[in-house]
Amino acid sequence: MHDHTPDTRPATLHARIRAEVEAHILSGDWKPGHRIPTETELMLRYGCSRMTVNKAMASLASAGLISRNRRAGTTVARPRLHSAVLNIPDVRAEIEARGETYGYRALLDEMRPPCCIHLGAEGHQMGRSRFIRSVHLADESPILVEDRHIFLDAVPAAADVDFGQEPPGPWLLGHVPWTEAEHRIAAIPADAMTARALSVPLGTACLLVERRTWRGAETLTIARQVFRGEAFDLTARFGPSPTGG
Amino acid sequence: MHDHTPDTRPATLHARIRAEVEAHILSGDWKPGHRIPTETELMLRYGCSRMTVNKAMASLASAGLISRNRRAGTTVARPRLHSAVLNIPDVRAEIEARGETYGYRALLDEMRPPCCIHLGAEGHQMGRSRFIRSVHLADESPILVEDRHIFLDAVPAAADVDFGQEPPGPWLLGHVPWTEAEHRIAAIPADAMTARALSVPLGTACLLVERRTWRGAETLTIARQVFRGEAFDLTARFGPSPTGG
DNA sequence: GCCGCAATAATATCTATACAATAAAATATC
DNA sequence: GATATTTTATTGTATAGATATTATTGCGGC
Repeated sequence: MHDHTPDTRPATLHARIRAEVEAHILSGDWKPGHRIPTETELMLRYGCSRMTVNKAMASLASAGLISRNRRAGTTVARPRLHSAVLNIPDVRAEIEARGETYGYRALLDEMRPPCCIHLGAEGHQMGRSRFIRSVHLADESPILVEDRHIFLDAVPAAADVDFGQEPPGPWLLGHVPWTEAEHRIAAIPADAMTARALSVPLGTACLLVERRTWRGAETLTIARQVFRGEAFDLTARFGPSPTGG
Repeated sequence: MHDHTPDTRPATLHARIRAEVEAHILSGDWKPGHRIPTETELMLRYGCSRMTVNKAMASLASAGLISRNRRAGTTVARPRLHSAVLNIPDVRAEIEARGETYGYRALLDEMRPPCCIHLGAEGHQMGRSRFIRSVHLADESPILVEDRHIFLDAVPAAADVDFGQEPPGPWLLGHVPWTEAEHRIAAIPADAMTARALSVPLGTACLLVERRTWRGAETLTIARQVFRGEAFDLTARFGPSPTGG
């Protein structure tokens, strides 16, 4: 009789070794600080070469599950820093996934001379920028108002794009390589402009996402997105090994 | 004459190969879809073995920067999914980092029979739990009110801990291994209980973080944290290769 | 006891090679 | 021309070594 149990075990040897060590750790069997068998021991146990064991362990180390030191050996890592992979999805995809029709409307689109941008409590001196204020709609009702600065010194191509039809976010993601970004997430009451743009009463709780993107030391763009509070939330789902090795 | 330029290049060969390919991608020199030299070509160019090149490329692939296919070769990956590593720091550390004194006060601590927990819009049938409502304070002023359920079937040790002094979050992180978690982040107006606990007017914009943690299929704990809107925000800072390979 | 030095145990990297898996391209067949 | 088959280019996995690096351990001398 055939064995129809779905074979969930990894197909390759190094993946299997990795999975088995990982299982010991996640089950609590091997607690933080626990000394893991040396590469030589595992090599003998699995009857494979040391390189294969090394590949498995290197992957666990890069996932932060174990900590490796020459001579001192390998131990289960101390509780890892509490971090999540936050998916900030394409607003359009998110809306369409809910079966609603996506809409986009640009409210303002202007060139701004070098000026001081306010971000949080601080002001920053920045170069010439294109400023676009837009609303994203789900079934004709506003979900999100976005203020975006694109710095033309860093992204000259953005000067010629028609952001009347296409939102700047996806265009930037698709055309401009970046090296670093920072998000700030907070809850704010709707101010007059926001309340009008989102058709909500003044003071309504809204979710603010401020995003700043760099290439090297150069700021590419700053986006300030205000979501209608009850209409949107961000979710982050994550396991102990974000990359999977 | 000695060369005192700080050698920032990676010390090992595979790290150097990785860094150089990565630089081509991040600089925009090699755009998405660009065909990257084959392992054999790189092996000749760097005068090393194919395994060394392979290690570099495998690391870039696992970071999502390139996409590899047998026979078809390696190409620069399409704009990666827009995800960030969100650090949801220790509330205590965060408060103390701002130079304020941290305080914790438990408001409620009771055993709950198996019941239906409401999370978002849905209800979930869950086992016996310990329920703790607490407030975290910065300089005596409330910052965060937390409702936490700990499911004793999954975490029996939690029955005997004194959560009157020690907040449940850090205890759980330090004692209970988990495999998966999910966050939901939203902005909500303060309801009556929250307004009282946080000493803010009814309807004040607050940041809600709902966190659910599993080990395997078993729910370990559910936390519902409401932050005083203007007092706290989450930040996420990230680059293109979260793990660094 | 304290310092320096050698021995040692562990990981880290690298090489050269072999074979497997896969998907594209080329070729043969109808 | 359409379909099946073979070839081939490319990555994926694994092996068995070699050498480098590094933190610990133990020892000798003072």
